Amino acid sequence: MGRGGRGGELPTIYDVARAAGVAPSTVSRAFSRPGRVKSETAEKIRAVAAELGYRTNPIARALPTGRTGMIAMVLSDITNPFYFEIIRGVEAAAAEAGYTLLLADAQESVQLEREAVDRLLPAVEGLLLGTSRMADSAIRMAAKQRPTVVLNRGVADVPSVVPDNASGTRKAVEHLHVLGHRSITYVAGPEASWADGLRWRSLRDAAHAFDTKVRRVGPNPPTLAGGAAAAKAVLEQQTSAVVAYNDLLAIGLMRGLADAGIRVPQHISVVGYDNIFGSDFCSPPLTTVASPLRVLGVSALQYLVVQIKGSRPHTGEPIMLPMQLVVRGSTAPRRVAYRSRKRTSPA
Amino acid sequence: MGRGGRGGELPTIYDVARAAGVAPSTVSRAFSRPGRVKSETAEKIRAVAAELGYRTNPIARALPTGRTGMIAMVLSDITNPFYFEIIRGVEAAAAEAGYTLLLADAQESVQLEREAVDRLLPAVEGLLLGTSRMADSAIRMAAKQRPTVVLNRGVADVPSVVPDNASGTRKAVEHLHVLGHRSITYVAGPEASWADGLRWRSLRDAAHAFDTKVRRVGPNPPTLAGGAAAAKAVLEQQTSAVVAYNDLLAIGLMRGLADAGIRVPQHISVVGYDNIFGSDFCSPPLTTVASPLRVLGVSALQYLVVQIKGSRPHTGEPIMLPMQLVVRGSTAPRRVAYRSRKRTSPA
DNA sequence: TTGAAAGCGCTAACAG
DNA sequence: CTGTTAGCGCTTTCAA
Repeated sequence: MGRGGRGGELPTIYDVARAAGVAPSTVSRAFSRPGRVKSETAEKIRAVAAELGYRTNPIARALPTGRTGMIAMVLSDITNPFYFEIIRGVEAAAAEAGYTLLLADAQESVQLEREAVDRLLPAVEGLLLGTSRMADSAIRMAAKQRPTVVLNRGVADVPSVVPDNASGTRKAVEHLHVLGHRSITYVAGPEASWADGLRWRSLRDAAHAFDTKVRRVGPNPPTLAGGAAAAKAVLEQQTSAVVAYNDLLAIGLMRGLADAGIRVPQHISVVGYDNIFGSDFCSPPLTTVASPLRVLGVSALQYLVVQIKGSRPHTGEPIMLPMQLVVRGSTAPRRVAYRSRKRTSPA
Repeated sequence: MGRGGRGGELPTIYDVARAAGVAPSTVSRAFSRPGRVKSETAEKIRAVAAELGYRTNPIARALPTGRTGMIAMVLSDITNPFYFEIIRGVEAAAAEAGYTLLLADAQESVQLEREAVDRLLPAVEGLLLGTSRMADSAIRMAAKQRPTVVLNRGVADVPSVVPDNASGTRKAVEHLHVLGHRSITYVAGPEASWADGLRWRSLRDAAHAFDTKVRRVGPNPPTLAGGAAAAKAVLEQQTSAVVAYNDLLAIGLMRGLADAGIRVPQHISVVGYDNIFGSDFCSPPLTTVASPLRVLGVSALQYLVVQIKGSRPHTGEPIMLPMQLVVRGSTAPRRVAYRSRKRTSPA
């Protein structure tokens, strides 16, 4: 029993009470929420507590109050660099708001995701779902138990935060159009992906507006390997411009193309999505429709905290965050046709 | 009071007890630790519980037992891609062992790190410190309260897991030696870094063994920008080979060199450490002394769990994990001198 | 094996 | 503002 831990027995509220010569509840009050009482007694108690090294036990506090001070983030696949920056944002915002972040990885398994959610739910005050693979109904179920925010996916009746793919995609198409490209191949992501569907539709719409042809290659796993493997199919399309479902796929594709002797951007222009870590130092640096990754994380968490604090979730439209086109070395004006030329560095 | 959550009131042990017509303690037993009782009653209880959607409340369980099922990982800087793969390993191993991971970021601040540790300690069964910036004494303090494992740093009397920098460095020096390099410039990391000191000493030792000169440039912040900024100092050294404190620094350095018109590896060979995400697709792909990142995470966590389960920490030597030299495009045989030549792609 | 009872550390009514 | 008194949901003796 008691507070485990070899040797380091942490003092309790009772120890402090005894040392300070007051009742336990008084000690409790000296550490309680609103503005922390500031009588002399309270001051003295805090002094005594500090001396004894007392720290209020979050577990014990959580039992009567339900306030665990913890928020769970469940990710479809923690492996995806897309999350790196998002996690940072969430963590920072959580710390800022006084919450501790619980992290769980579903490894792309709906089964594991459900288990993680079920297991974590009773321990947390809020739930953040990153690119969840669960059914909408399952997500709504969870949202009924605890305040929930979904990241990067829209779910009816559940608050969500997503990048504004439609307008981002439009910027990419416009950019390619200006460079002279009149046909675009979309290298699709995973079939089940909500974002993939959205990006594809946005691309079609935007292309239509710019009088550009679109074709689609895929689905592909959204990984470097998936991109490399897609190179062959892309080449069969004889396109001059490619938009890939995400940066990982785009970077992999560029490698695949390089291996096939095709040069980016001289022969084919490539655009990715998200602006993940590394997309600026891959070769060539990738032009990409940047997701505001950090902001995405921060916003999602803040939105969640607002709900925890009691606001009824405004479950109307998802919160949309603007995407920005970051132009780098992987896009260039269209050439009439592939042709072999003396190789020069892209400079 | 009670279990917060709009609508979704979770059933308690009492609800199950009533529904099953048994005493609460009996229900508790049906869900308790060792091999989960298997009488008929227990079976029936579990059935009833399942039907009611009962889940044992980890918080409530933790209070009397101290078993929270949580492990905290505090990182000096979650921003560093060095951790990406480590976090994955830790998360996976934690899930495997039935623990939930708590993540906190210290943002390189000793102050924040202490606070995070203090705050998390009472809520977790074990503590994982990633490249801690705290004083040894503070770490030992924490280790006295809860089982603790330190990652990537050695601390007397506290179990730790580190990559075997000495032998890894030797491999790098040997590689450069074989390529004809007889002098190496070390681009140092942050001054306070334990790993930096170790790598520098290892490099000196290895260089001595291979009859190679070493010089040192720095300290530098271990970032892309830091690397780019170090390019100038490196060029003043007129070296043919550089070993950088880590990959981030190395990649940044390569960009800085490229901007100065120096080509890697034709003019200067560059070696990094760690093999982080991106070091294979930067340009040129980086030769690096690879840390077994994932394994590092997995090992650290397993080691921690072993301690939690009761083994006395064998605080002798740190657990050393082998590093491997990954040879890629950033190292090449030494040329006699820089010279301007027709530019060709590295192939 | 089961039921009864006490208690983990803290909070939240109540009175005083 | 302070002390008193019940619990939060679960585990764990102790008898039966």
